[in-house]
Amino acid sequence: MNPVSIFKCLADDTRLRSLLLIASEGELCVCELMCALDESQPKISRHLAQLRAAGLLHDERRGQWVYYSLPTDLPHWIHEVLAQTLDANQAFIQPNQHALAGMQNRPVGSNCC
Amino acid sequence: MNPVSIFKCLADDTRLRSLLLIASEGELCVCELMCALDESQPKISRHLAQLRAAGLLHDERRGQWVYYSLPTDLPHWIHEVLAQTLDANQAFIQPNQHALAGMQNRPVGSNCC
DNA sequence: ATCATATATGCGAATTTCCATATATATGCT
DNA sequence: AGCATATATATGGAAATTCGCATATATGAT
Repeated sequence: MNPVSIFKCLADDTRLRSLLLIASEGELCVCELMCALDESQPKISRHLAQLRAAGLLHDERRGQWVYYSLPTDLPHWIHEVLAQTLDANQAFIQPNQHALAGMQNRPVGSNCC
Repeated sequence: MNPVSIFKCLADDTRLRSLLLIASEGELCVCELMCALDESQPKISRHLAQLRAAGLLHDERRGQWVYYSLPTDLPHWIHEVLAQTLDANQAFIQPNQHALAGMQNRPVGSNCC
């Protein structure tokens, strides 16, 4: 898990937005990310698979949905990098956060009672 | 200066090692980086040019040598990312730091009186 | 002026990355 | 079993990245 491979994961628009959204929301499923990023299902899924393979995401199936979240054992420095990036780039992900907030038929479990 | 383009800069072995070494040493010239990374001159120079174009490095010619350092106006979050990465990945750049320390005919100016 | 050293850049080839489309798998419902 | 929804993967091709080599530029010394 060398730093270059980590940064390669962050060096793509779809992957960085997905990671930052997940970091900010706690966990998200594929269909929520599709809506938040307005991207195709295979595209989202493949990038998430890449992040999971690199150890940057944890996946958990709950019924029909697969939820992605940051692994609890994510190295501290990576967590810090994500937090700093999120903090300093609000304008970058705000549109995606808004699209997510306005999503219809959002599966329950994440942020519902 | 969006975060994806910043991470693209960090997502290459030569560029990341150069940046971390410069962050740790203060400033370095091209020939010092050639020695520290054991890479060709055009390769080093091209990557440094890319980092400069992205605003991640400042260059200053002093005589025959061109010294590269972090810009004083580097955004805080980027500085933090570099610091965290450097801190948590000692084993990654240690070989390069050692090669640099053992360099013969090192130009004066950086770390000499 | 000539030469040596240090650095930058032009260019084509090789490699890597990314995407769109099609298809496969898994779960839940009737 | 059959169907709908959610997710994953295979494949071929387009686009971007990287590299090696040659060459150009800049400085300093003789």
